[in-house]
Amino acid sequence: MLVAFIASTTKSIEEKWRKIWEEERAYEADLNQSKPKFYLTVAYPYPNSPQHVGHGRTYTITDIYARYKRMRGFQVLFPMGFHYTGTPILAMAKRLASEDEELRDLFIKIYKVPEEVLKELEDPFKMARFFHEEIKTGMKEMGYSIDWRREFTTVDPGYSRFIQWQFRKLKEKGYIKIGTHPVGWCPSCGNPVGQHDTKGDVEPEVVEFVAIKFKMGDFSIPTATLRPETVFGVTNIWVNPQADYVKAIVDGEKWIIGLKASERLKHQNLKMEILEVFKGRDIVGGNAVNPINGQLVPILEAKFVDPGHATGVVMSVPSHAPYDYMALKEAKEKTGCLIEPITIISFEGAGNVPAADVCREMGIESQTDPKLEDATKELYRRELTSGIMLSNTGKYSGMRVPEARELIRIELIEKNDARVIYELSEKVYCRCGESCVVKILENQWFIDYGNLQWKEKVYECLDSMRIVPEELRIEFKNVVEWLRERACARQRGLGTKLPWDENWIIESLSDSTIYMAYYIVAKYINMGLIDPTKLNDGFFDYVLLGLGNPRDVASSIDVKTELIEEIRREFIYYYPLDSRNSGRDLVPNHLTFFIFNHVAIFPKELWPKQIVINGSVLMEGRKMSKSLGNIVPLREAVREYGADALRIAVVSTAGLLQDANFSPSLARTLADFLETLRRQYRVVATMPSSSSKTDRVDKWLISRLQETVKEVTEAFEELDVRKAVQLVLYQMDNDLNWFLRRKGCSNLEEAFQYSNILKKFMEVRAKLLAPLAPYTAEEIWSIIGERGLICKAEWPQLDSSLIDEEAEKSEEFIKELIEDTNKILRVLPGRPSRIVYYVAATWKWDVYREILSMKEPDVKTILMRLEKTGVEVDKAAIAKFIRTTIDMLPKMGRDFVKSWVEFKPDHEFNLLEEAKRFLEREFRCEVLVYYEDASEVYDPKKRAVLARPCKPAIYVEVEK
RNA sequence: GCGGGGGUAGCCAAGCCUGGUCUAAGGCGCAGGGCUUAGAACCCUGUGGGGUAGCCCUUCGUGGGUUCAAAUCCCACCCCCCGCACCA
Repeated sequence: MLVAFIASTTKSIEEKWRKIWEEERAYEADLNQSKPKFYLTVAYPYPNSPQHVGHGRTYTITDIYARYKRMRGFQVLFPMGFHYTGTPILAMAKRLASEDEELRDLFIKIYKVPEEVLKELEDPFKMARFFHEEIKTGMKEMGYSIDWRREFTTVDPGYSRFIQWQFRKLKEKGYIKIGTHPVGWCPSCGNPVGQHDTKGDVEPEVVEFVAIKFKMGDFSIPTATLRPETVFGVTNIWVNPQADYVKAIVDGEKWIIGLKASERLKHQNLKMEILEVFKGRDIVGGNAVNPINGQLVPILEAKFVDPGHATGVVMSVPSHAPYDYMALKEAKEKTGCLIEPITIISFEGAGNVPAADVCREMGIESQTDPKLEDATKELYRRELTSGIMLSNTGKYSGMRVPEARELIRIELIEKNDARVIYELSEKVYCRCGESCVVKILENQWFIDYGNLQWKEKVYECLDSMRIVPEELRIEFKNVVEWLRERACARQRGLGTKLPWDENWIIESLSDSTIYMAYYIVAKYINMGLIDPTKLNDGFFDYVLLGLGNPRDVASSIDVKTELIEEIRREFIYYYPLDSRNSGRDLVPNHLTFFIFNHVAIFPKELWPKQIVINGSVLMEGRKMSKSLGNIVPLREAVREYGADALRIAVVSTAGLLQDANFSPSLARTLADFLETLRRQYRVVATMPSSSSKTDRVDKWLISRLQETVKEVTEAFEELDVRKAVQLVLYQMDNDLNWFLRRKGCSNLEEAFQYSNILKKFMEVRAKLLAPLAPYTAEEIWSIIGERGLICKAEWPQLDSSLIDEEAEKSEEFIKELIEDTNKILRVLPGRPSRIVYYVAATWKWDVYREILSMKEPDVKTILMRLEKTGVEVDKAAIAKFIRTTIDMLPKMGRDFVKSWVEFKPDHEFNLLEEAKRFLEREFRCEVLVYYEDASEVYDPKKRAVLARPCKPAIYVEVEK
C-alpha cells in the first residue's frame, strides 16, 4: 500500500512538472546573442522497437550534461530526431506480415503492443512511426530537456534534400568511388542479406579464398584455400566421391568443380557453361600438377569435402591441416597408398608433422570428428603467429607465415595459377529458407575513407577535439588509420536515393554523419516557414556554408530573404557542435564517420569540438537481449521506479566508459531515497527562521558545502556523473547526518533552531541535484518556496571565503578521536563508565613542528633546539619521543598532522572541552579532558604520557 | 591474429596517470545496537584473521623486478569482455 502511494505521488509530481516545462517552453532554444551557446547532440534512435533501460544511459548522461550547462548560463540546444534509414524496420515489418510467432510474442509480451495495432505495423512506415512515438513519449517521461520543435525523421523530404546535397558535395570533392563488392545474398529473394534477414540472426561473413588451379590436362582444378602458403606441402587433392562434379568453361577456362559450387559461384560474376556432370569418384585416381612446383599429385577421395563449399575441391596438406591428415591416414589404411605428409612450416615446439601432433593431443580419431574444427583453428593460430617457412619452400624459406602467405598469393594470381573467390565463413540461411551465397555487386558506390589527404584533416580535427574519456582518443586514431572505402548505398531499405543513381538508397551509417546541422533547418520547416520539397543545393550552400547570394536562394525556394538570413545566423550561432554524445559501440563507425564528413564538408571553424562516450548497460550482470528475455522497457521502468530514480540508476553504477549494471533493487532504493529527500525538504520548509550564532559545526557544514560544490562542478565538467551522484546523494547525506549528530539532534525535526544553516545547505543541494533528478529538484525547489524553475536557476557559486580549514580539521579530528576510542572499546570487556582524554604537552607539539619543518630530521638537532626553550622534562624521554616520532611520521597522515600542529595545544584542548557533552552522549558515560602536564591530572593507569599532538592519550574505565 | 577495455574484499564498484595518510571510498547484502506498540524508513557500530587499550599479521589475477615504501611504476604470463566493415 505504502509503495503504491509513493509511486502515485512520484507520478503526479512528474506529470505536474512535465506540464509546466512544456507551458514554459523551458527547453526551447533559439538564437540568443546575450548568452554563450552550448550545442550538444546524441545519436538519434532507430525506431524498430521501444527503448529499454540500456538506451536510457546515453540519453540520460547527455541530458544531465545539458541541464548542467544550462544552469551554468549557457544557451543550451539539445534536439532529437529519428533514424528511419535502412533495412531492419523493413525486415521486421515483413516478418510481422508473415505471422512470425516469435516476433509477435516479443511485440505483445515484452513491448506491450496492443494486438489490434499489430496488423498496422506490417507497413514499415507505420511501424517506424509507432515506435518513434513510443520512444519520444519515453524520452519526455524521462524528463529529457529536448527542444522538440526541431524533431525530424531521416525519410522526411527536407532531410533527403539535405543528404543529397551532402553526397553531391562528397562526390565533387572526389570522396565517392565506384567498384564491385562482395555481399551475403539470398538467390531466392534476390536481395543482399544482413543479420536481421537470416535464420538465427547470423551475420553473413564474407571470406576471401584463394582458388589454386591444379592442372589436369586441359582442365584446371581450382582448390580453394585460406592458406595459399601451404601449397608447397600439397600431397594430393581431395574430392567427395559421392558428390556431383562438373566440367565447365569458366571465364574461358576449363574447370573441374563441384556442381553445387558451380551454382553458387555463378553469383560471383563468373561466366559459367557446364559441359558435363559426373561423380567425384570418376576422377579419383587421376593426377594433377601443382602449379607452384610442377609436382604431380594424385586425386583421392575424402568424405569431409563439401561439394557446395567454395569450389568443392580441396588441396591436401596433411602436415598442416588436421582434416587432411586424418583423411590421408584413413586413405592409407584403406588403399595402402604410400603418400607421406610434407612439412613446410615449423614453429617453436612443433614436431615433424604438426597436424599429427594436434590430432594426437586432442584425441581425434577420424576425419568426421567435430573436434577437427578446433584442431584446425589451433594449428592455424600457432602457425600464423610463430610459423617460419622451411627450406623446401624455395625463395620463401625463412619467411614468417603471414608474409609468405601474402607473397605467394600474389605470385599465384599474377601467373594466373590462382584467383580470388568468396565464400561465407559459415552456412547461413535466409529467413525464406534458402541457403545464402556470396554475390559480387557491380557499380557499388563507396565513400573513400581510405583517402590519405582526407585522413590528414581527420587527424587534425581529432587533435583539436576534446575526447571524453581521453583513453578513447587512441582508439579513434586506430580506426581512422584502418578505415578503407566503405559501401555507402544499398539496393533496398528506407532512406534517401543516391542523387546521381536512383537505383541506390544511401545506407544508414552514411546518411547520419552531419545531421546535427539539419536540426537548425528542421525548426523552420516544422514551423511551416519553408516548403521542404523546394529545398535545393543553393539553400544548403548558403545556410550551412555561407556560399551564394541570399536573395537568389530565397527566391529560388519562394521565401523572404530575411528568413534565409535568419536561418544562417542561427546556424552560425549554434555551430560548431560543442558535444557529440554516444555509446561506445559507435566509435569505430558512426563517430569516426561523423568526423570524416564534418572535415570534408565544413570549414575548420565549424569542426566539432568534443565527443563523449559512455559504456553500455548490463541487466544484472548480463547483456540485455531478446533471447535472454531480460529486457526492461524504459517506459515500464519509469512507471516502476519513477524517472529520477531510473535516471540515477542507469548512470551511477559505473565509470563513464565502463559497462554499467542495471539493478532493480538499486532503482527501488533510489526511489525511496528521493522520497525521503522530499520529506526532508518539507520539514525544513516549515521551520521558522532562526538567528542562532554560528558555531564551529555550522561553519564546518557550510565549509563542506563549498567543497562539495567545487567537486560536483568538476565532476559534471568531466561528465563523471557517477561521482556527482555520490557526492550529492551520499556525501551530502553523510555531512548532514554528522551535523545533526554533533548538534545532538536525533532527527531533522529537532534541528529547527539551525534552520538558517539547513536552508542554505538544502538550497544548494537542490541545485546540485537538478541535472540528475530534474523532477525531484523542481519539486523540492518549490517546497522551500523558491520561485521560478530550478532548471533555469543559476548554478551555485563556490564562495571560498566560507571554506574554513580550522572547522574542517577540527571535525576530522573529532571523527578520528571517536574512531580511536571505539577501537579501544571494542576490545574492552564492558561498557565504559568514564573516558579521559589527555592533550599532549607543549614540548611535544614543538617536536612535531621541528620534525615537519626539517628535510632530514635528526634527534640531536631537535634536542638542542628544544633545550633553548627550556623544557623541564627528562632528556632521555624527549629523545625517545623524537626518535619514535621521526620513525612513525611517514606512516602518519602527514598533511593532516602538519596542518594540525599549526594550531596550538590550546586549540585541541578547547575543542575537546567543547565537544565534551557531545562525546558523553556518544559514549554514554562521563568524559574528562586534561593537559598531559597539568598539575592535577586524573591518570590512574599512567596513560597521559602516551599523548601526542593530534592524537590525545585515551584512558577508559569500564563498568564493574 | 590486430586493436581497445578490464581482472580490487560476500557482491557491485572507486583508487592506479601524480607510489607513502590504502585494510583500500561509496553502494548493496549481512550481523549487532538505537528509535518505535510493532514494522518500514532513518541513525550508529561491525563485516580478512587475531588481540582485555587506539595494536599486530595477511590481502588488490599470477610470477618476478625497481624502491626505505607498490593495488599504484617496470617486465613476463594467465583469464574475461568488446570491435574488425557495408550492420544499425
